[in-house]
Amino acid sequence: MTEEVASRSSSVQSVDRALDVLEALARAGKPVGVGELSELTGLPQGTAHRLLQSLQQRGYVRRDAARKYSVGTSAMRLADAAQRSLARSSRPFLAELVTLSGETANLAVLEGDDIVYVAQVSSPHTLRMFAEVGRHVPPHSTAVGKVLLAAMPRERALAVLRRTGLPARTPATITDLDAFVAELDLVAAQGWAADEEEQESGIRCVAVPVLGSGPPVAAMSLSGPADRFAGGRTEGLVAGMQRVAAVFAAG
Amino acid sequence: MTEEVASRSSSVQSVDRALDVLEALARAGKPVGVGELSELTGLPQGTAHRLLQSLQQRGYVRRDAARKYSVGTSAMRLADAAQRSLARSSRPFLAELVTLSGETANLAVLEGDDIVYVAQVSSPHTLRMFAEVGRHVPPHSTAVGKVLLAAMPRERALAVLRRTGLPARTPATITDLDAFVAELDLVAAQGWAADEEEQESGIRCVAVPVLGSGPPVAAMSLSGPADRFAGGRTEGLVAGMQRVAAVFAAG
DNA sequence: TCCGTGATTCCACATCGTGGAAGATTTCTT
DNA sequence: AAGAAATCTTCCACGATGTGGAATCACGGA
Repeated sequence: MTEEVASRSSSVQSVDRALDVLEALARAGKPVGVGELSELTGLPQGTAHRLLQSLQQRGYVRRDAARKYSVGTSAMRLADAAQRSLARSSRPFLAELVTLSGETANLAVLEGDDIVYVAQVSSPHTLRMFAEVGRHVPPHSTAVGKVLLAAMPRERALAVLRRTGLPARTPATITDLDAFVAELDLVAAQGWAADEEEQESGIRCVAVPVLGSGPPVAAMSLSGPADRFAGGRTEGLVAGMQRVAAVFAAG
Repeated sequence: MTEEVASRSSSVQSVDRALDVLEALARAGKPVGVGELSELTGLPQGTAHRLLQSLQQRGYVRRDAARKYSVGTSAMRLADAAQRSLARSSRPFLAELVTLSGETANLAVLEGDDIVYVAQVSSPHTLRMFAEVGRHVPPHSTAVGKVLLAAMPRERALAVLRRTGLPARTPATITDLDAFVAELDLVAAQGWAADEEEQESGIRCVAVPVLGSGPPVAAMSLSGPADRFAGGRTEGLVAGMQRVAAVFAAG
């Protein structure tokens, strides 16, 4: 009866299915009933129902008055831990990037509609930080933001941009939506993004996604003064960054 | 061999245990090895290891170079969905609070160190909103922030306050740490919090936690002009708010 | 290099989850 | 309102799936 083989090594069936359920709910983006969920996941209704029960008891799933289910708040507690752990465990890799480049390395995630810097290792010869850990910035003016927006379904990226707008942070900030969408296409195609003094004058930035299972939730960046951090160096750095990001993602 | 009986109704054992594993990792706050995790959860090592494998394959758990495990980034994707769902499904309840009070109702969560308003239903006779949805504000100057800080382990609340500081938003903002800790004690004891023009002059606010399984991650508040929204009304409102919050939490 | 600690794998067993189908609800129709 | 349709929930005998004690293996320290 096993239609799909677990891609590799062992995995506990019911756990895997419970995660399928959660992810289906997350993807649906609206409350769904047992029947619909059973179709979305390919699970028999009875099974889907039982898994929902288990998840609901722990607060990972909510059931509304119409008996439709959606992702519950317990997930938020886990996300908090995930973010801390991400910040902690990325530091050695960020440090490696600093060694590689001599510039400041950051790890950022998209939280709601903002980019949040969760970790940073600063360059030895940086006098001033341009973004502190914990800082929230709009996604369109940063390299990490471009990387994460480019990786999500275009429709969702546009929804984010609609909410945040494209405020100018510097004269170089891309404030035209069509131009920005073109930029996203470029970023999606090449797999990395640049920020050419678009967030802060005199600061350049390059970012790559941290690719794990599913769409990326984090991106690594290097940033430094525009005069030092210029042109030709970029290509070489990107390769190194992708390597480090891949090793980090692989764990 | 069943030492603990599931408090009520059915639940899938391996799913329950997988959630135990995730929550233990979240609680630990640092990477832990299989052995330690097995102690934390009471699961045999082999079992703990197998569950970790399943979770890791899906990105809900990370394994670092030292084979220590922590919560993975997939949890963040779920949290995003959870927040949207929370915003959506709370609206009817917020509306009920508006009907009950005539004032503006909000739902807020703690995201990182900030309070974020995720949903709002505004009072019919409000000319101006004092907090828009999506807005980030420091926790110490809001009723919702007090409620959520009061509910977390005091040590963690203090860590948050250390990072955010206690900046004055108005002359009434509590800027003294000892005074604020006393306020948290009060809030924890009475189960609700007030904001007496501490976030914005002329605006009062009352908040109650949304209690689900585990510590609350969200709080509901009512806010309005200080002159209209005063003194004696508070007690009556709090009871109603707690009722609505309980119904909402119960699903 | 040689231990010791702790992570991983193994496998016979039986527990636990499974899913089809029956039984309740709720919701839509007439 | 009453019936019908759709959907959710519960049930239970079966056996596939997960279990966990013990053996093996990998790492890191001395």
